[in-house]
Amino acid sequence: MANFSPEPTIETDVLREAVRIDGKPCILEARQIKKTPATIEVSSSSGNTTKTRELAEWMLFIDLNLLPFYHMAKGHKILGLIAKELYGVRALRTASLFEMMVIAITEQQISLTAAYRIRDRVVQRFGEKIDGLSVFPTTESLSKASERELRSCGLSKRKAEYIRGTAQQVSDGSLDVDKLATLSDDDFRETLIKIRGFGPWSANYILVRGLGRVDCVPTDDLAVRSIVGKYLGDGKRMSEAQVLNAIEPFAPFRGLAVFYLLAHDRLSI
DNA sequence: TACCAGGTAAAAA
DNA sequence: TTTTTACATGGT
Repeated sequence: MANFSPEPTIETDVLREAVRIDGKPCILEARQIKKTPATIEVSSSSGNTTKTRELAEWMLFIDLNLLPFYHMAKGHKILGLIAKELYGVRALRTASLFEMMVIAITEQQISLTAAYRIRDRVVQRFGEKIDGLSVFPTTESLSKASERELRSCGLSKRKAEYIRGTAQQVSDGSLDVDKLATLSDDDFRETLIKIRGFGPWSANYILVRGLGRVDCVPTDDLAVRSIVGKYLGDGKRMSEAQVLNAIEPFAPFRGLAVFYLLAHDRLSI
């Protein structure tokens, strides 16, 4: 299965990424050797094999049981075929919630290709390098970044403020991301939206991509509205209400279902 | 060249 | 309260 560079969060059975374990940058390598239930082989340059495995299993979403999703998909003409074709594919998650929050901010409004370039510059500039790769920057390094430095990576003035503000809140303890990650979908949305820089789109995007909440969908997302229209509608981009209606049969796996549509679309070009 | 792209906060009405 | 606007980069 392909890994789509520079976006590492699409379906893959191999992962190689610079991560931080016990505060120390290291290279994490993982390979999936069985699809359902998922089994992986893991190694890292960190000495901590337990934490290495925990992190790899989190990022590769190993605890997700795909079988109930496939059982549901079988009853649907289009999704059933796609699920069969992409059997075993699972969405990857970022190493941390903070990382996903920063990614969400960078991806607001602009095209993904533009967002990837900007993110890459931020990671190159503020993340520690190891073996040719860069670890995602720490909250401390981004909290200390000047607005000018962040803007020089291509971020707007607003986005620079959002990222720095978020990093500062996490860094000084006023925002507890570990606690945030344990909240229910609804409580997470309610809490996150109070933080400057995060709206409804970001809340749902982070839930499904960063935390693996498989029923969450940013229904106001342009790409989601287009892909659902393409596969489940008349080919044209849907309204948010039309998307909600069209994906209703996929509950409680609506987010995973939309992920499969997006993944199928990319793979079939 | 102009416009759109996986939004959001703040200004204006 | 609701509507409109500014914003950054990259592709077409």
